[in-house]
Amino acid sequence: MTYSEENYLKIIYHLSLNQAKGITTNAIASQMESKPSSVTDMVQKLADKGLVVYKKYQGVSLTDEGRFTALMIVRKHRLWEVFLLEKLDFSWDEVHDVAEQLEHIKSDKLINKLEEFLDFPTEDPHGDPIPDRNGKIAKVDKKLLSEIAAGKKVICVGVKDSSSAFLQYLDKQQIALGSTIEVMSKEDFDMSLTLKLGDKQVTVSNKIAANLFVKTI
Amino acid sequence: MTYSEENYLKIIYHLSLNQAKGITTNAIASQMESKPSSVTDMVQKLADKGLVVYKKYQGVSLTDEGRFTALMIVRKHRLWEVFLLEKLDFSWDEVHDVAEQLEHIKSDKLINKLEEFLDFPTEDPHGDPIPDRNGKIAKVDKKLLSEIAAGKKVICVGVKDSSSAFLQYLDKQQIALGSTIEVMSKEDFDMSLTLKLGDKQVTVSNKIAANLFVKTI
DNA sequence: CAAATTATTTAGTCTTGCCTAAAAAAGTTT
DNA sequence: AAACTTTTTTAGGCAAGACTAAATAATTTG
Repeated sequence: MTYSEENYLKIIYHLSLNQAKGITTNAIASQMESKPSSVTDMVQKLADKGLVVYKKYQGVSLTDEGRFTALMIVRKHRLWEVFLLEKLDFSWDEVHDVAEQLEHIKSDKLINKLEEFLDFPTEDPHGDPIPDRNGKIAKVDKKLLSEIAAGKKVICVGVKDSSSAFLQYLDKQQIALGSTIEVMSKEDFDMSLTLKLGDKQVTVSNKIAANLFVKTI
Repeated sequence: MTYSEENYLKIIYHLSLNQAKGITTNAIASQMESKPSSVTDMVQKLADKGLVVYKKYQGVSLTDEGRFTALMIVRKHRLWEVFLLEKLDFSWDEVHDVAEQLEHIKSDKLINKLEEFLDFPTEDPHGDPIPDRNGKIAKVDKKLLSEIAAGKKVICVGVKDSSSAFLQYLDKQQIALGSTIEVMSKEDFDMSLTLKLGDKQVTVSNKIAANLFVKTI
């Protein structure tokens, strides 16, 4: 299992959480910051190895083996994040790049001992669940932003609509995965929401809110 | 700096310690478990980058920049070894393979925070000194046990061969870093040594003695 | 010192993982 | 449904890092 193959599996896993159907090569390419044609190549290799199911023009999905492999990478990533934050005093924004490297270290003993050293944490510092050594992972209850009551604080955990128009809109509003959003008020007339994003205040339509997954803090 | 380039620099550094002249492509190839022709290629690339000095048929030596880079890799390797042993309860024959991977993680902050977390250790579990963040490394005056005269008392400070076979042998004989060893007698015929270890008496072959570094008390 | 041997480099190939450009399929319009 | 647009795949190429086989330099030996 190469570094690159692991990254593909991880990205396919994450995309699968928000979109149960076949994951398109385009979606993978934009996450990988590479090109769809490169993805087609790799996805065929992963299919040959039995890690994904792939049919031309139909997108990709993980096999049980592929999902398990992906979960082990997620497990490593999140445990290292806990380590960096709790033991080495990293701040949140510094953690990701390093965990991204550490997740590829191959040693079952290492990761199991690390888990023990950290006292078997069940969530990473974002509140995302950490898979156990058998690949079991707690379900996160994510909701649509449109279902959140005024006054609540939530974290953005995904999108329902992954069109580039929508994603570009989110970029423009500086809403990203992990962003903290406070729902200031809800307009009864059109169900639009006024949000607090950092120190900015933004109003978004119900259509926007109905396509953004969040979890309560 | 790729994974592979880092490995070359590290190996050239280690070979340079025992052989001050140009390091041959052959010597590097056997350490890398690859072929001399592959080494020639890579060594030319490293020379182009100013990390080594290379003249055809004359072997290789590190530039200041190359040596510094190598020392930073050695630093990471040895700090991770300390972490694995002290915090994750690895035994000293298990640490090497994992440290071999961890030494390539790129983050100055990570390694400096790790050093602090470990309380600024000066030696790794094999008794080798840990370079500081400026590339300064302590000189150890260590001798091989095989060079010690009968009657002398010494302390174990490191190993030359760090294969797990050898390390496990040492564990079995209860020889560890810091162990006091008294050379009781030396057999002229095969140069084997009879040692006093605590209150035990053990006979070891010359091959064992020639792979154990000690310092005189 | 010349011949034989050994060490080292060069030349050409392979695999991995990526790319661009072109072709083909799918999806959308009119 | 034909024409157009978008998405996805195919084809062909490139760089890194390794390899084998052949050539060449260095070293050892008779």
